[in-house]
Amino acid sequence: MNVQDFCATRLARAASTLSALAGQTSEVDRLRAFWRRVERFGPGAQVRLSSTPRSGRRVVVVSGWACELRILPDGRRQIFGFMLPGEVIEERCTTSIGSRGVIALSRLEVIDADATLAGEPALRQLFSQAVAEAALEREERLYDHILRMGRLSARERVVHLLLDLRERMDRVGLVKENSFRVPLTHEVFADALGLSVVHINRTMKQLRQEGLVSFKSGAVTLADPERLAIMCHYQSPGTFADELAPLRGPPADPSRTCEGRRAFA
Amino acid sequence: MNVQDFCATRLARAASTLSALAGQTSEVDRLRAFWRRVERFGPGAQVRLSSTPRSGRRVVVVSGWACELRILPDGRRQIFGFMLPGEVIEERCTTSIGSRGVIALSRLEVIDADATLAGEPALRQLFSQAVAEAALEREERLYDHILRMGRLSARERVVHLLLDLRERMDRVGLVKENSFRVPLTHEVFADALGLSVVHINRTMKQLRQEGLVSFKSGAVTLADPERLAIMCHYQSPGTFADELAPLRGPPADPSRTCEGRRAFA
DNA sequence: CGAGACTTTGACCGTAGTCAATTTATGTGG
DNA sequence: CCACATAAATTGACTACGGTCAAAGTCTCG
Repeated sequence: MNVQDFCATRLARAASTLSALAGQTSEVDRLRAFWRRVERFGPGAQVRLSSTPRSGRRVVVVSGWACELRILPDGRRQIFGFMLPGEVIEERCTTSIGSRGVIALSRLEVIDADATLAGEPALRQLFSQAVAEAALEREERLYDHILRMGRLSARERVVHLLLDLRERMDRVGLVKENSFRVPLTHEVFADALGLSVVHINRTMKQLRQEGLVSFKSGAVTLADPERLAIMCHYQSPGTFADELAPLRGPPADPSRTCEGRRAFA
Repeated sequence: MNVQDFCATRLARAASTLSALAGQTSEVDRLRAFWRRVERFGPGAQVRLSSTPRSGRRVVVVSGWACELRILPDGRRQIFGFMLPGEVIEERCTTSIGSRGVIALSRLEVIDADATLAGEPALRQLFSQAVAEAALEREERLYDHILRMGRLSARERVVHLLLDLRERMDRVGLVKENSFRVPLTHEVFADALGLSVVHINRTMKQLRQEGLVSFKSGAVTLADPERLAIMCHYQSPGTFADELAPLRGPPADPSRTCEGRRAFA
């Protein structure tokens, strides 16, 4: 597959991911004409989207991963989230309050879909709508991330994140036989999950030994996603919970760490 | 001050907080006419905004605090953020994916500003714009919260959160002589910061003994906010960082916990 | 083939969690 | 205004998850 096809395919995937375009392949096919305007970043490069501040550019990841992070003055680093192929990087993430930034984690290719679709108002509108949905998803992921760091153990955090990544890779067809590429070093995992590199290592070793997860040369295989999901309380974004059932009346088993169940009022 | 004035004042505060309405007091004064339609919730009550799903209601907190949280099936609980007087509760927060919910932490009064302003298109638009800004702020706070939980120690987390709350209370004139009411139990702090009740207690005791923070009957006093801010790397939302300076070239002292400084690419 | 980046491991430490009991508010009915 | 019931704050003793340090082993890629 040549670069052109590749990008077109990915933009198509992006589109079908972002909005519910799945059916409208005819539309999507037309994107193939617009594969130009790819921007590339090397691993570790900061992704800057605008020359002029507040231009509000947003861009679709065509290949590679990026992350959004912040670095404290003393060097501690926190990664807030990842941008995978088919997902959107908005300028807001790049330039916002509090010195956050977006950094490429691998070779990264992005397309300025707004510019690319300039002559195509219909597609462009579709895209805008897709971006809006993507923004909601991104926010949803921030909540998940808070939950991970606040209430999950190291094991659970790792598994929870891997399930999240798997799901997102799956959407764009990048999961094959339960296996997908993860261009993240242990250090990146550590900075994302609020753990130390060493402990990430130990945790993954354990998961590996238990046969729950296997890592070979940048690819991760999750043997039994369902079981893993239960084990770390992962809620697939597809799974809508039955309307807050567990909120008032304490529901279930007071087992795990950090003081099981309590009243509230 | 009677209830009517009180609500009007708060809505005014809300408005001036939410958008940059500060100057337009004439506009704001007109809100006094619309103090009705207050909804009340008792401590611990779940705040539901809609009878019909997807109605997209949003509501301004007039007095009291609420929080947004999620409860895991095993009883672990994570609080994602707080809603203070003058801030907005959107339905999205209430009803969204993944069984999140909003719960009142004290006696809570909210006003449906949309409905209240029904006959006032100008104000209503102002309000919508205010809500949009509020949403951005809320998202920004999610990032801060992730940072707290991922990279700050217990001490730092507590201080960081207190500074955040102080700032928000200050905006609506509820800070007097560095002191403000905080209707949160240690348990709530624990669930928000990903710590145990016991450790929250110990941490606060320590801060108290060091004279950094004092607690008396629900009111918190922060002796020296500036110093505290430095100590926990708190960035006031007012403080815009100079464009990501620290991102690539490692900036400063490799001191604190969790593996000081590293390269990245 | 060598340099630098990543991963892995062992030894040891410390922050934060757990359990359980006690003290101190808070609040309610009498 | 007091007694009691309940929720919240504290404290101590002990545990353990996860961090730190340092060294060795692997991988990659020029």
